[in-house]
Amino acid sequence: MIGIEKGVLESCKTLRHVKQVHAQILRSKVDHSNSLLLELILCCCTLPSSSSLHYALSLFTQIPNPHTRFSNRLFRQFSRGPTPEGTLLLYGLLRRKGTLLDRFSFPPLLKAVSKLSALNMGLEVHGLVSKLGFHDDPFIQTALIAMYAACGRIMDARLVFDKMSHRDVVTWNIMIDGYSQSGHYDHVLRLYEEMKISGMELDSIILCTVLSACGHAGNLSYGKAIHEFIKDNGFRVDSHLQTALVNMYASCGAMYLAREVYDQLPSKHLVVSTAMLSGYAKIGLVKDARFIFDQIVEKDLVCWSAMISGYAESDQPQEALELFDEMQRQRIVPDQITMLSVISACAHVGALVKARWVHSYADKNGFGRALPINNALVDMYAKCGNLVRAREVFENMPRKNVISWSSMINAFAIHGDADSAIALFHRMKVQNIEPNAVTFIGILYACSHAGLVEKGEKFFSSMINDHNISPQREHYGCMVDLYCRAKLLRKALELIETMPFPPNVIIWGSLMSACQNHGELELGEFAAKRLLELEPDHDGALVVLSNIYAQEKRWDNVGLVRKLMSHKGISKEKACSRIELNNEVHVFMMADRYHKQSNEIYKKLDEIVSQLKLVGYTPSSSGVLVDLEEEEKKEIVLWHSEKLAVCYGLISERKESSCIRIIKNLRICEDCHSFMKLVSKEYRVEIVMRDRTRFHHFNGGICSCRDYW
DNA sequence: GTAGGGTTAG
Repeated sequence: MIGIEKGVLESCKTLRHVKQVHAQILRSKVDHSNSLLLELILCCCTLPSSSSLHYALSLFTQIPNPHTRFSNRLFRQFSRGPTPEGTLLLYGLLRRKGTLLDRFSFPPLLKAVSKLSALNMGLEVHGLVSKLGFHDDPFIQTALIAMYAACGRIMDARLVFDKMSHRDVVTWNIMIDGYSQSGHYDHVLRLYEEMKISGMELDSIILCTVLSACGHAGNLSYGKAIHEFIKDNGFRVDSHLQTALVNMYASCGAMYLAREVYDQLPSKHLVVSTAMLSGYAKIGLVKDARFIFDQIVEKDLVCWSAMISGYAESDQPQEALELFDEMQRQRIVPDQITMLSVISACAHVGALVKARWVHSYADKNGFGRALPINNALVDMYAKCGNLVRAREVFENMPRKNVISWSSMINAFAIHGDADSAIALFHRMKVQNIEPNAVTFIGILYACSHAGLVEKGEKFFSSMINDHNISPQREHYGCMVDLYCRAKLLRKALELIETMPFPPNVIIWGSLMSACQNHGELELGEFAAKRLLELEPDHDGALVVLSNIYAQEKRWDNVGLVRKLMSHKGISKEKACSRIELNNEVHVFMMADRYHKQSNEIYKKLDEIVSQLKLVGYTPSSSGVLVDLEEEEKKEIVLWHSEKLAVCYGLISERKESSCIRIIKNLRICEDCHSFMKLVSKEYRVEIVMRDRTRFHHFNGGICSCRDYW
């Protein structure tokens, strides 16, 4: 053998190696069969780069009359390897040359199509299968089912499945898994039952598939039944099946049952621990999730991602971002799923500096063109208060879908720019993008926050009549809010009473705050009481109720509510404002003295108040509804956390022309709103403030919300 | 000469 050992080929790990061996073959000038070249090509298909792929194909074309058997081997090698597109390129090559394919060619070809979700190619191949009369071959039929399932065409998969005369347990599993992947969990169970009736023997793989579907569907009782079945029939439970059981219980939120199985495992391997971790995170027990996470010795990307999204989804975005930093330090490379969690965490935090960093990180690491990433970035910039950047990302997107348009419309909406939101909606329609239910939530929100009652009503009916979208509770919520903000409280109540959903906490809350703002005490009391029926410990409702009683001087009732609150340990959510300066986040609570520059901050506050009083500012305590003396109320209002934050912003060094960005957890009060407007004018500074529901841009004495919020 | 199926992040 010309001095080239077989082992040399197997040790070819790079294209360079392959080329060296190829040169050796050519140099040896030994009259040999193509067998060595064939081995070299096969070896080339296992390398991950596209240049190796093309090298393999170019070597292949040098073979004068390749045997179909060899092409089939190449098909298989490519379809199993890291560059399945090689299969399809080879297919094209052979078709152009008119080389015949046999029935052994199709399973690997279809596998490559599945891996690439290349539906059009799959359809073409299916056509060829029929033309060549291979449609009865069970190997090919099974591959076709897998192909259609992978391409999201579950009905077509089922058509092939139904036509089969012989199915084995693998065929059933592929079909059932296809239903599971496409979210048709009812079909999973139906087909599984059918399979049992047909007398097909079950194995542990099929049980894994069905358990996984139970987990996704949250079908605990069916999952339990399968667990019983496994025990009763003495099934051997391997590590996959253990994980599937733990995961099923964990996904259904039954952590005590998941724990039971988990605790019995002799070794807690990575995958099963990740399943436990996600289960805890999902029900909000993030600390338990973190405990498991910390015990995992060799962490992979999936478990890092699970923990990061666990934090992000449990309203602990700061922790999500910190963990992402830690992941960076450990040199774990994120994928798109991780990035989406991170971007969403950033949006929650609202930290613009971090947002910019995450964006450039995503760009640098090759996520910049992905549609879901760009959609998330639009949302992130909007929620971080930078509408300009949100728009920039949106306009530069190579492709946009309905989510992109909806995100941008919502971005304008939360920034109070209803005109732009509506204009964008029309642009979207011109481009033939059909709006969906989420799009309308953005549009209705925009109308509600801008006081556009008639327009809102028009959009609402157009949604139903022109777009055939039946309004969900959220849409009714927006409409109730629209009327509430416009002081049409009776109309709001009427809608609440006639809508086809029972009102929820959010809807009663909307009416309640509006009543408080507009001094409608009687209706406000009614709304607060309805809200408390649904959520007896709702801090906001109790506070409003006690304030309403205080305004009406019904002190006995005030006392009752207060007593109830202290008895149950309920207190009003403490107001807090964050300001981001020079890469640091500073947090202020009301009347906070913790900041190291506290003295200077309060000095600045005094200075600003005297300055603003000269231009007509009088602290207004109307928003402070506790039974204090008038003077005390005025003091309190001056110590609101956002005022402290803005003072800190003013005494700190900021880059020329950069604005002050503040994020507040509650709604901004009337007095702070006038204060911010005046500061923006007198101190020539732009202030962007995110409160509980929206943004206020203060500039030159005016707020973008036009004092309507 | 055949092959195809399983668990974890969203």
